[in-house]
Amino acid sequence: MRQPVFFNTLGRRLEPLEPLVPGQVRIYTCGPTVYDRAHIGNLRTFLFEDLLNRSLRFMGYEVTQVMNLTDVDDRTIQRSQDTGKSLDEITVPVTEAFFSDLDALAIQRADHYPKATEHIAEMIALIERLIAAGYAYESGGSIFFRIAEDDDYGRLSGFDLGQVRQGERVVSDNYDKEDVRDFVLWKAAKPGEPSWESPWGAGRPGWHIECSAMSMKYLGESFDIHCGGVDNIFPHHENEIAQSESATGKPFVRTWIHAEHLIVDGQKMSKSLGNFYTLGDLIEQGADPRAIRYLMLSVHYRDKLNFTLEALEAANGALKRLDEMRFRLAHTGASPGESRLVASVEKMLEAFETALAHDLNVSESLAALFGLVREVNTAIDGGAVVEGDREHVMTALARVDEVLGVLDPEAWRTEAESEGLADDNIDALVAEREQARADRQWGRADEIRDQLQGAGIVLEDARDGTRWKRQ
RNA sequence: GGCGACGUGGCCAAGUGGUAAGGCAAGGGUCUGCAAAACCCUCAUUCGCCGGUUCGAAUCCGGCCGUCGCCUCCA
Repeated sequence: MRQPVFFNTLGRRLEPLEPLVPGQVRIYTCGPTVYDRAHIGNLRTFLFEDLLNRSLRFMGYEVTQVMNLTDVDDRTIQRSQDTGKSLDEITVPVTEAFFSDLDALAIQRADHYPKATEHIAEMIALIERLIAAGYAYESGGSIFFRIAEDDDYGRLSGFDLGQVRQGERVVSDNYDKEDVRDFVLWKAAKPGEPSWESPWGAGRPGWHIECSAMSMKYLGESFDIHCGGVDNIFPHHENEIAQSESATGKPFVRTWIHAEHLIVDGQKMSKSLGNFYTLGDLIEQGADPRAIRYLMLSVHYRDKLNFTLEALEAANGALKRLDEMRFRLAHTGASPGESRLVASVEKMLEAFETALAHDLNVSESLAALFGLVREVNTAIDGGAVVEGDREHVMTALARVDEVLGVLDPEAWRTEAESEGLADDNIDALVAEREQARADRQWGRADEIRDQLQGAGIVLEDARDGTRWKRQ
């Protein structure tokens, strides 16, 4: 089993993965706040996590992934009050849309999607442990974490809170805290807000405690990897560490991996700039989700991803090249003889995995793949494809697609695209045109070609006959 | 003010000490009844700038310039 290295935010360096249980990796990934549809920036992070899971499985690890659904927070409550809808009326449809976005991008499902509102008891229990140990205190019905008690607070983000500028957001926080740096674990209910009963009266959990409680419930008090967007490093993940380790006295997470943000046309995505997109927006504008997946996968997760129309076009072009190779290989004849491709395929697989194991260097994995594409193409042109080569290459493509999830065009074909002429009819027309060409009936041949083109069928007249493809 | 990231060909993007992967675009060629599609080839003496270390640096160190992120509930 390959031992990958990842960039651990805690320590800021590459480290080999050493799962607490050999061969098994437990991962917690911060999920969406389901008050509104996910934007493509959110999806980039989820796609990175999909890549991480798939890569680990590719290398032979057993992966357990948990992703929380934050279904109560300030924004959700605000939305509820603005619209007069209940929390559920807001979060249920958004959650459905979230899963449909995951499906559209071929993101594999996590093992658990715990909802905050269904784990209030676990959160209360964790808060009680913190109070009992002196790490938390009650004030006005709310509970706060006492940062002064946590001597290694700040080691993930590198922030020394004594040096941190005390911004307006802190000052304007109206809760009565011992220390402005303290963060809230439990919020006393305000009139009209949704609330749950607790030993301290009605209230609701703070955001940070949610992730600590749910990750521990499903993955244990110590686990291997915790992911999220870079913006979560401080304060969210810093606070998770503080709460969790103060409560359990054990190391919380061994490896923290954070995904950089996506920007659009060189600028931070924001509604005021008009460059704020959901997946649905892009699909409406004609973007292919398959190309979106390819594009987001092809840029390293720790680099900012500049999402542009041009980049999406390049992704389309790259996919086309891959499709063509597969298409040509499927239609080429094989002759008996010694295969030259077997060694190339093995080399590609080896390079592909090595690159992934090095902090998910997909660019390099893809380079290995394209190296094989050229060799296969050259073999096809030279008539050097032998028996068994096709299966060998196809098997290897299926293998790397366990990670990439973009190589099989059939898997991405929508119903609309599958409609139209049936394959048999197309085959018959192509055969008729072949006959017309043999008879030098150019008029009839071109007529058929135009007819098929009108139906979205492209013909390729190659040396060993005509082949066709859709679109 | 504090902490951090990044700057490689027209665009995107690998490469963290040994002499610049890959994709898109572009140019040339091949195939073809004509086309189309496709394939093949070519395409950075150079890695923001200036110094330094080294036999050797895009890679390490120092400085400068530029872009960007976080700094209490934004993936």
